Amino acid sequence: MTETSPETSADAPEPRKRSVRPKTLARTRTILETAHDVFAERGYEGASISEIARRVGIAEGTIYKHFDSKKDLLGQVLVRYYDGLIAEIEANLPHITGFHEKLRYIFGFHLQNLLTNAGISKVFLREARSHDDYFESIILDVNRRYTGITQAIVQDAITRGEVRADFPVRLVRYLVFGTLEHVAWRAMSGRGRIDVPAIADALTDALVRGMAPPAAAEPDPASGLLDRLEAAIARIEAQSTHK
Amino acid sequence: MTETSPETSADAPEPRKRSVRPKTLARTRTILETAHDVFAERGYEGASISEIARRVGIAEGTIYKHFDSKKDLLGQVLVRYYDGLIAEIEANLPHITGFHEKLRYIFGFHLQNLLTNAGISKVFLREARSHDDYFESIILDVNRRYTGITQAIVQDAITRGEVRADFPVRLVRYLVFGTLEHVAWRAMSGRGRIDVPAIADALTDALVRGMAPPAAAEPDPASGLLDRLEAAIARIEAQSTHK
Amino acid sequence: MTETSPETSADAPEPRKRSVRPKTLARTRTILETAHDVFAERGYEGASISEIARRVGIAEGTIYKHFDSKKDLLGQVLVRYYDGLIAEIEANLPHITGFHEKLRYIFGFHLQNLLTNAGISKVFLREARSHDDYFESIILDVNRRYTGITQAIVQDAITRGEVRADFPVRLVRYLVFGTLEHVAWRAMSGRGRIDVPAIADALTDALVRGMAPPAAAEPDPASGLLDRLEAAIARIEAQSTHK
Amino acid sequence: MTETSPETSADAPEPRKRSVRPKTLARTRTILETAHDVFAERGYEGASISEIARRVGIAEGTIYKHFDSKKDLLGQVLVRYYDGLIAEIEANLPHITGFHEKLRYIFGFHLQNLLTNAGISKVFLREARSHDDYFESIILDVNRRYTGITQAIVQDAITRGEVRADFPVRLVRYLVFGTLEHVAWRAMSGRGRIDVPAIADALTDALVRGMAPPAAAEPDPASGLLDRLEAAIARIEAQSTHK
DNA sequence: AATGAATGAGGATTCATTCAT
DNA sequence: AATGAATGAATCCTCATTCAT
Repeated sequence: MTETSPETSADAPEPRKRSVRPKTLARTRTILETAHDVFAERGYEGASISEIARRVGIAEGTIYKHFDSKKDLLGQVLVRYYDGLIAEIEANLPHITGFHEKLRYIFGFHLQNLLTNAGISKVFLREARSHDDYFESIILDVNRRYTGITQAIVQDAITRGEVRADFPVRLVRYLVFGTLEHVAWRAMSGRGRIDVPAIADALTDALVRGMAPPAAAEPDPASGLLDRLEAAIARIEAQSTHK
Repeated sequence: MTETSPETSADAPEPRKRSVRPKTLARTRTILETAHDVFAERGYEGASISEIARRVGIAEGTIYKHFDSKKDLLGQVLVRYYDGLIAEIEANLPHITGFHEKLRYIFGFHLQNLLTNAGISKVFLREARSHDDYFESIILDVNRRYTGITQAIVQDAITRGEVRADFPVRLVRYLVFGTLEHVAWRAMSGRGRIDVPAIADALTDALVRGMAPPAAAEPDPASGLLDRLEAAIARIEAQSTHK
Repeated sequence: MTETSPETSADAPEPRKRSVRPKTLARTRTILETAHDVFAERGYEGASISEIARRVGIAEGTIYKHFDSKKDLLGQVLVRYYDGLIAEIEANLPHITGFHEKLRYIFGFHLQNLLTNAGISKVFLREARSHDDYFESIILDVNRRYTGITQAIVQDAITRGEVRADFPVRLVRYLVFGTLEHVAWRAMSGRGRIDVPAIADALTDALVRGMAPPAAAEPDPASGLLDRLEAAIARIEAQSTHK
Repeated sequence: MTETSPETSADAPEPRKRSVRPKTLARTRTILETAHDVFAERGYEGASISEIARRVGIAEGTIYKHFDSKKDLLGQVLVRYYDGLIAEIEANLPHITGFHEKLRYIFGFHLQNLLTNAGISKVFLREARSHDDYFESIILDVNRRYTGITQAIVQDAITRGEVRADFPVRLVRYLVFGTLEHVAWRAMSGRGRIDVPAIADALTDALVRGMAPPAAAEPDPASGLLDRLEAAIARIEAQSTHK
């Protein structure tokens, strides 16, 4: 695979046909992996079943023994990809303690994936705006599960008093993922670079403080917050300069 | 037209030939309007020249007397649509007084358009990610003009001391339109409803506070969240550009 | 015109329509001249009526007031062009005395035209092999008239005893024009150069001697002929080297 | 097939895919034969894939499983046709003894093919002047192989002393095939008849004499015409190449 | 005579999908 | 389960030609 797909073997690709024999399963997975690469390289329209079949080394018709259609294939590639991401997050999150650290991990992980797996991410982002109900619903669903983790973290922080109770949890999704998508877009097309840890740090920092309950506020909220932000930026600038 | 396209008749569609005879002009406009609808219904790829011609009641070839290509046609549909939006905004804005109110109007107007004209907006959003040079440049241009109004409002507020002088005006694009896009996304596909006035209010509030000069900052630590985020992104962005 | 078309104004373009008013005639000629250029630049298929009309500065429909069709237009361009060539030859030939000199003039003139007017000549050569009866017959006719002059010169030389009586006159056409066409082809496409006077000299020399009656042969036919040929080649080489 | 295509079944049409199953092969050949006919009847531009498919009785898309494009299809038709001609020549030539007789056979064979297979020959001749890189290279290649046989015959005659050693072998192409093309031209379009044996005899005679060693030259001054022409052209050509 | 808007047939090519073997 | 040959619909664009004004 051209892109680094984290933890791709962790999840079980749902078998489409009655016979769930290991051999069939392996073939299904191979197709899925190859399709992932081709979709990432060429986009949905640009990818062709024949190329996927050729790369796997099977006949075109065989793909239709494993998947219903090209759309189904992309759908499963996407589900599988995000299942992998979610699985990795869920495997790592328990070992991370603290609200701030958890959020920091999510941001860094998401932004890094957007860049490392720019190809499939672009397909995801583009097809999300398609006029096709199937794609829209599947992507909406995947997205909900993916961003749901973040919302859960925030929700949990609220119950523990680390975030003020009236914070509109759903906004996290719009603010963070929407902004990240826009910020990352240029870099995803190979134009410009992004310092992932620096941005993740800065965003986490700002967001955590922004969500903090009033009681936890420091005496001079403006100055302290600004200090930390400045420190974060200073770090970013230092890193950027060295590259 | 299936979608409510605000103020579509106000602007003059650029004539293709030197002869700007009224009859030709009318035909050009009819094609533009019909193409708008078809693109909105089916998306760019899904729309076919033959369907547009059929709906107008002319031959396919005739369309090519008025437009250079399918891409040119969508380009002009988009330009014309956003010209209409801009014209409407510019007609109403003078009658609205106050920085807060002007911003509130923009947000409400944009979000409402995203929902009311979801079809053509999705085409716009999708093709903005198409990596076609032509679309990219035309969309960039339209986008710049459209978001320019908001930037001008902010700029004006800066000169009047209502917004702190160091606010990075260019960020308006990422913050406002990026966030609104995400907020509207689900509803644009007919899934779920959105309380436009409420969201517009909330966003305006947050942004106005975030942009307010330090002196006017409230003790609430959450208030500075947005502008700090912006500042962080602004610095990051500046670095990316220099590379 | 991009190509130098010798004596283009000498002939009368046959009027297609009833009214033969001077103004119409002038317009017809302008169209013919412009069409000549466009065909020469783009070939028959590549030329479009609209471009011709645009260059003339008239409407497309107007061309059809003067010509029946695109084929008719090319046909008349070709006829007119070769009429011009023939007229020029016939105007100059009387002033040239001697069989050898006349032939030399023809060769030089033809080869020069092939190169100077490579564009229209290529159209002529290519369309001569078309699957279209109209073009084939018109080109055949033009060709016959054009090469007929050469045959007449040879025929005349026969009656005056300068060429042996049993020389197959028709061969002149195949040998000379066929060979010239092949030799010139590469240069006509801008690949390689040709020393027109040198080739014309050599060909004339060789042909005249080859056609001479046995009685006129020199004592040692091989040596004398070879001498002259060598001399011709020497001249060619001298010229080529200097360029 | 409408035209007599000599020995068309002798060669193996290059398979497009690695699997060279007999059935596929047969289908490929059928398409090739049908395409040959259609191209011969209508020319390259005039032929349509849909007509070829219809005549074969298959879908248009199927043709693209066997050939890359229309150009590829004509290319292979041409290669296959000339492969057939070459195979037939090479099968018969060994049974013919004597330089004069071999040459006579080539001339008669080529001229006869030009007339019998006028359709495909015209396509060949026309596309050779099309300035399409693909056609130019494939035709150049086919031409080289085809004319190579004649050159080999001459070369062999040189080693046996039947042709003078300094005869520029490459000229065979211009002299023989160029002249034959012109000779056959009118008859190829169904206008006029040609006495193939007579012309073949005359040309063979002239060429054999022209190429004969000096010692064997007759006193007739006309006899040396051809080889002197050739010599002149050869020198000129050599100069052109050096530039 | 001139216009020029409109025509509409025409064609190469792609590719997801099917089905007989 | 696998094959892979065959399908055939679907589409953008060009341009010579017409005809109402």
